[in-house]
Amino acid sequence: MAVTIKDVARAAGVHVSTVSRALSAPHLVNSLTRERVLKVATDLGYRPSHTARALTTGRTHNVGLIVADIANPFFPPIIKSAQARARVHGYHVFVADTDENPRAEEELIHTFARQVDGIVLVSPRGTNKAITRVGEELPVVLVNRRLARHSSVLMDIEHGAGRAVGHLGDLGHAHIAVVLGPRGSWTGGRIRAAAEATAADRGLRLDVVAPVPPTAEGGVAAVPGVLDSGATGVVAYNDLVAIGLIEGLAARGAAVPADVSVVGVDDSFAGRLNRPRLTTVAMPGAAAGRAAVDLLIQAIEPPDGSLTTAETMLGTSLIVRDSTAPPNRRPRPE
Amino acid sequence: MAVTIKDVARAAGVHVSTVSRALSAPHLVNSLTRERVLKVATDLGYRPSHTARALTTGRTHNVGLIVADIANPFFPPIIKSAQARARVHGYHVFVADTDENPRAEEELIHTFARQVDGIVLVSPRGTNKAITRVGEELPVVLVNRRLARHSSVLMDIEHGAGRAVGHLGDLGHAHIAVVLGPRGSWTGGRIRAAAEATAADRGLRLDVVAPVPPTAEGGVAAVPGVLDSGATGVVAYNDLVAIGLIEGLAARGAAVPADVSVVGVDDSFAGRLNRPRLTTVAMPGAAAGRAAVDLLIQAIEPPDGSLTTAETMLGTSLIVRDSTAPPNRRPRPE
DNA sequence: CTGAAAGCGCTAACAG
DNA sequence: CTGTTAGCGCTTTCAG
Repeated sequence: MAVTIKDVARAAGVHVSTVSRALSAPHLVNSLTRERVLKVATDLGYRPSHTARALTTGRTHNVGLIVADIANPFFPPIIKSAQARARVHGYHVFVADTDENPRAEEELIHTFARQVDGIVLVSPRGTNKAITRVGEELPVVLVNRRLARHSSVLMDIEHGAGRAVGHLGDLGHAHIAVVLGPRGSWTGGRIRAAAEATAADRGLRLDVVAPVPPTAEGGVAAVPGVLDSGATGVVAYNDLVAIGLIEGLAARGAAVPADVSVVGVDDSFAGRLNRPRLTTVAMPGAAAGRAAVDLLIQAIEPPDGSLTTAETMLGTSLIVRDSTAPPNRRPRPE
Repeated sequence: MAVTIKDVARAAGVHVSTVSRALSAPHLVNSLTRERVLKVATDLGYRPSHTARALTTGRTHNVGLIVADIANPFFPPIIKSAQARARVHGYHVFVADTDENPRAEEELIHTFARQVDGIVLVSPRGTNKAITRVGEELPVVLVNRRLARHSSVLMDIEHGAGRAVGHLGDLGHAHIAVVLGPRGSWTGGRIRAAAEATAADRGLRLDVVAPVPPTAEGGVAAVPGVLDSGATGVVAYNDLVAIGLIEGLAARGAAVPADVSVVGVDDSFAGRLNRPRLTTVAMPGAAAGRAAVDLLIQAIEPPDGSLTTAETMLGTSLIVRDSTAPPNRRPRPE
């Protein structure tokens, strides 16, 4: 086995508790003994057992990060920043993927529950009840979902989606469609609400095509609905859906942006690479990962015993690129 | 606190050790008592403490996964599959990102060391010595690097890179450049070796441009070197570098594939989305994640006490798309 | 087959 | 300021 606190104690000629203090409460120990202990510890290559410490203190210094799909480009920036941020707080991150499956989400939460100090749920698909239930056992921070008595990090998608519809309106589109992702997605609901509000405000016609999977395939699947609606401008659930949509539209003879304008959501690099380069609503993924971890750790280690739940709202913006243009005067193909 | 084994024991009218057995060694317990205990346990909502179990058994049932850059599209498929695979084995995965920094890698390995049963290192940048050192403390599986006394999962990049150079040669390119990523990258070395071998074999001239960061910016940075070399066909370290290269070449008036042909490596969806769509060497990321976890768990739980190190070699293939074409007869711009 | 007891490595009162 | 003494929740001998 590895070298333990006991070995250090023996080698330094002190009791284990002194070693423990020297390590985790330095001010409670004579500076000379402390230095001696510390030196012995490093000489021996002592590394504290995270596990033993967790057992006594009840703090694992681990957090769970649950996302829908690691391979969806929306998530990696969040994972990356969350993990980096956790590290500076002295925490490690378990990452798990639910494959867009609400049941997997619940199960995962439960396996995590006993071995983390808190959980970050990104774009959760689970029911409020399920989330509330874990919320009673340990701190949970939600990203892109609001729920009573829980901290959350929100991206101001309403603003972004409103801007997207406004942009389409400015271009001259009078009939707009929104393609929504999975049923029950909080973000989807926000996009829809904002789109409807802006459309009503400007006297634009708005149709909803939903639900489709939040993937490029989902975008392809939405093509008939979009074409049938007769809309000339589309706001898609995310960049992947937008990309699939553009591809599917092309296959049906409708060019983007000549015949139909498409706006994505995320500003993942997928959208930047796509041709036409995607007009999209930029979502602050990296900032969200950081903010979520900060909120979670604040909930785990309340600075002054206060158990407040906080909300961080992050801004979004519209990035206009090449997938949007004024509507075509000519009748649409087919 | 949560319900413990003690609570279950009391409620079931047996000793804690019996509960423990009923849970983790069912065959050692009378089937009637076992069922009673199990029922009480579920009724009480008992969940074993991962931490306590880890302390006694010395197994955390956690593994670490260290990658260079979570946001680099090469990694997410690996993370996703590794994490899923670990779960079916009853393990959880810590994911950490070194930001392409060898020192961060070493530090991370050390913080992980005491709280995981093993580590998967993907495309490690660290020194052999550093890796060997941890390898003495706990099982380490390497992805895309070979090191004595360690299991590893290799992608047959030699084959892929050879095919890439061969493809360029078939197209009629007589002068080829390879753009390599970070110094010390194992994969980079393999690409170079394979490219040199194939070039020699076919009597092609080969130049090396290196090192550059393994990012799109790195690709842009490689443009002068490529242009100076006079090569008409380029094999890039990865898709991101290829994409940056194409962009940078365009900015200097060299069109791809009209003036220069470019081959990427990875087959990330970045390459599929890029225009021109990237000709690339497909790297089996998902399969590698799975294989690495399998090898690691095999090392953690040797089936028969044998401490063998194994090697899994995964195939690669060349995917020809639109970024390669026969060389231009006209002199190159500038 | 089941109970008793020891102990994993560490922290946290409590004395002194 | 430092040593003693209990555990944290669980597994694992060792008896019976």
